[in-house]
Amino acid sequence: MSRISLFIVDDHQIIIDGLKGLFGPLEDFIICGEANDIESATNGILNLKPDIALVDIRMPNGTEGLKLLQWVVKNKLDTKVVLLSMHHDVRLIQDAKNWGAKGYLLKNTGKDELFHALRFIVDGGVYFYEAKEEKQQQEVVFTPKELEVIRLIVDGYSSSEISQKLSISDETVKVHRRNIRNKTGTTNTVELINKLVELGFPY
Amino acid sequence: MSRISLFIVDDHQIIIDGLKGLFGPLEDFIICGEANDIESATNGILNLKPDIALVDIRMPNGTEGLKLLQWVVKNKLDTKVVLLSMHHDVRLIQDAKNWGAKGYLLKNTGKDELFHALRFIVDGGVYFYEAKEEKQQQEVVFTPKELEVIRLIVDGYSSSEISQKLSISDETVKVHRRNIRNKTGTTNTVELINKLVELGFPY
DNA sequence: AAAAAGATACCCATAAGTGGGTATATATAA
DNA sequence: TTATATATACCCACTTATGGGTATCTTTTT
Repeated sequence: MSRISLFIVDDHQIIIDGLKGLFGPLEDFIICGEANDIESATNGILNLKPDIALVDIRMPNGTEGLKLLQWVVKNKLDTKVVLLSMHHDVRLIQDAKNWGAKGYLLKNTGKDELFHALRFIVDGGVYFYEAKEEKQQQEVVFTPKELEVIRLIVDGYSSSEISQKLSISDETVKVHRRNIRNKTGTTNTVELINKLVELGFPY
Repeated sequence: MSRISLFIVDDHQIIIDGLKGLFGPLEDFIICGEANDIESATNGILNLKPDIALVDIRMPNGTEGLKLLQWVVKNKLDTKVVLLSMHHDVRLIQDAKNWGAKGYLLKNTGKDELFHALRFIVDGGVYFYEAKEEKQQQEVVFTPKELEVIRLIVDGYSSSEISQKLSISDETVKVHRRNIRNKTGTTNTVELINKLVELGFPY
């Protein structure tokens, strides 16, 4: 099997150089190109057809890394996009997944984990960073009434509809919803649903 | 293996008698009890511990079948609840699933399908009626912009947040959302998300 | 060239959701 | 017995969503 070709996109040259140093000694990787901005990146990726594009998700004008990802997806290129970020941003990760990114890694990821992730992705896997603390501190416990409300929320019922089904005031339903949001650390219904899925909620 | 014990709950005695006639000739089923209302049903189920409770979902006071289901679930009984209904009601089916029902069958289901479903459920399966017409008439096609909006909706972004990300007016985002709802036949965001899942939307 | 589809952006009105507060009653746990 | 948790229901203010309309512009199709 030939070497895994990487294309690096980052507006900080220091990051690119650092990655070069990391991958240099490795036999099974080769950095085939680099770019500091979207335009250069699109050209480079079109011409070099790398196996993987390692893209900084945050560049000068907002989350341009996502735009590059979208460009790759829209043009149906074979290059797998792996995003690099400084922070663990749940929404950005979700965005990346939705757009078909193959990975999301923190810039302070250890080099061994980085190598492992990229090899895994080339083999057809996906590799998304998930904060481990969250998984542990998550022990959301709902009250029986909250569970009844949740089961109706996820079906798409409004608060007034729920209040009728449960024979309580819609104001009370709102209180339950507020408490449920607070317990789950979410701010709207869609986030709540995503959180419930994440929690493996059996609905 | 012993016979499968059934408990039938329906406010129409004619239905109960009809089911008795259906199951009478079968060797592997036995109707161990029946009830015309919730109170009798709870008593009967507690005492007889049937394998399956066949429950009419609509009884005089609204969807009492669901209440009986909830009672069974809350009391952690081993009896599997299968709901019978006259109509294909997506929301009721969803409710039933959320509450842990093992099946949802139409009253005009053929007897062979009914037997098959119950045996399947006793073996640990679930059996929910799904209108087949819908699956075929569903060929929802989204425009590229609508897809971008959808990908952000399912992450929990508001219209104004989406408008910023896409660099368009929030009024335009609202139009896209309206068109998306109309295309999918949904009336709010949660219903939309459920529909997208149903459509196997890759997000 | 004319029609259709897509994207844009505004108008209106109403419904629903969100975030905060207080308050009461009941049951359960310390 | 005194807290604590749960459920109930209201208050307020603000934001967001929903359902309908019209309109313009561009691109694609007929």
